[in-house]
Amino acid sequence: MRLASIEGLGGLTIGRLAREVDISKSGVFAHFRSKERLQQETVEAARRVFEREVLEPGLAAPEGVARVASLCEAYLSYIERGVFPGGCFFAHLLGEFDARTGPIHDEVAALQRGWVGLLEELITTAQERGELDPEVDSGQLAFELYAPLELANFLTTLYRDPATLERGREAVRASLAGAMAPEGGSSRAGPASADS
Amino acid sequence: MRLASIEGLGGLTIGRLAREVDISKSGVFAHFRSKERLQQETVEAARRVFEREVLEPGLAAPEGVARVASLCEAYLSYIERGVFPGGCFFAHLLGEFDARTGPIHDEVAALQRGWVGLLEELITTAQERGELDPEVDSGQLAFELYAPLELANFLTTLYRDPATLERGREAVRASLAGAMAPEGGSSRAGPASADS
DNA sequence: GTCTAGATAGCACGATCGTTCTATCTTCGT
DNA sequence: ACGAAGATAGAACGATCGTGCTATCTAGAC
Repeated sequence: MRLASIEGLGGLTIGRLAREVDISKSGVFAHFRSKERLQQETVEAARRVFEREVLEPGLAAPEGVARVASLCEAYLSYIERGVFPGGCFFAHLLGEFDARTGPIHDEVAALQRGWVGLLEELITTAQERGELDPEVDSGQLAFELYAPLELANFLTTLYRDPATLERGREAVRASLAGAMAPEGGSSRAGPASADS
Repeated sequence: MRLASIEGLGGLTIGRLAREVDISKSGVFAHFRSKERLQQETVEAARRVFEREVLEPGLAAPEGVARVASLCEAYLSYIERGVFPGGCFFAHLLGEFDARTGPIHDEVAALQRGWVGLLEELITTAQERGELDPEVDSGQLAFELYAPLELANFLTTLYRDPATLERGREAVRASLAGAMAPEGGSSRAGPASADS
């Protein structure tokens, strides 16, 4: 995972991995029985890390807008902590396989849909609780929250400077602030109370 | 360029390129005298395409907020038109080399700084003309405009569905609308006229 | 007409790739 | 004690990689 997060899945070679962990090529090869399986299992392992390091802490916040903000912050923190030395493993995957065809492309697409879908779902819940403006398009807001996370990851990794993460934090804050429900009360608002 | 925009610069191999254009490996090799030069010249050629397809039309709009919006739209249009079959060449480069070291990483970092710097510069000009709120951080706004462009590129390429581009367009619209100068007049406003 | 520069081809080299086959050696169940 | 299962090593294969060397062919300069 560490190797692939820097060099990409294509750079994760059986020989290279063998050299890295200092055993023979055959020793590595025997564990995964093809390069494709090595790639698949690496992606799967990274998925579990992402779950533990981002989804689990991010979803621990109380339901509603707090949970949306918490998930975004969990992602930024995961970049900041350097969980993978090459930045977000899946952002790397996205760049490497977005334009190709094959099972890995499809897997990446499914993972991306899941991530955006989760954001959208949390936003809808926050709208149903009256915390976020029900007029805003939840898919659009999910996109606008995801975008600064992704860019913050790339620029932080590229510049080797975590200062860009603050840009991401501020962008998330601004997008959420702009989507807050118009009335101040925290209890459930009536469905037809919005003007224009 | 077409090959590298899909497979990445690492997939742009002398042998592969020779097969693609149907001449011998030596025939390709003689033009560039090393793989590194092939990579450098490909990046340089893509930079010229980007200039012609994005910067030139984007900067044709009149100075001010119109030019900021125009540059963003020029980028989205460049994705939409499929100038490169694998989406934005430089977004691909960003994902491939952000975590590595070496001359290509440095080149990518310089190109990214130039792009963000251009956005920031146009924003500052729009602020000086009184069209954008001078209170907003121009670097922050540049980040918030760039982020949806980048994500729209990746998701459009990944899903093979240009519908995501509309998410990007809407996000750019919203960010610019949120940064418009508070007073309605188009002429230069006094420096101390803003009420917090 | 001759000469030179450039484009292309063909071949060979050492390195690395994924993969297979055949040992060893350890570990553990019975 | 024995045997099965798994981890590792080593050698070899064909393919591809980047690169060098040596032709051949063509286009233009003089």
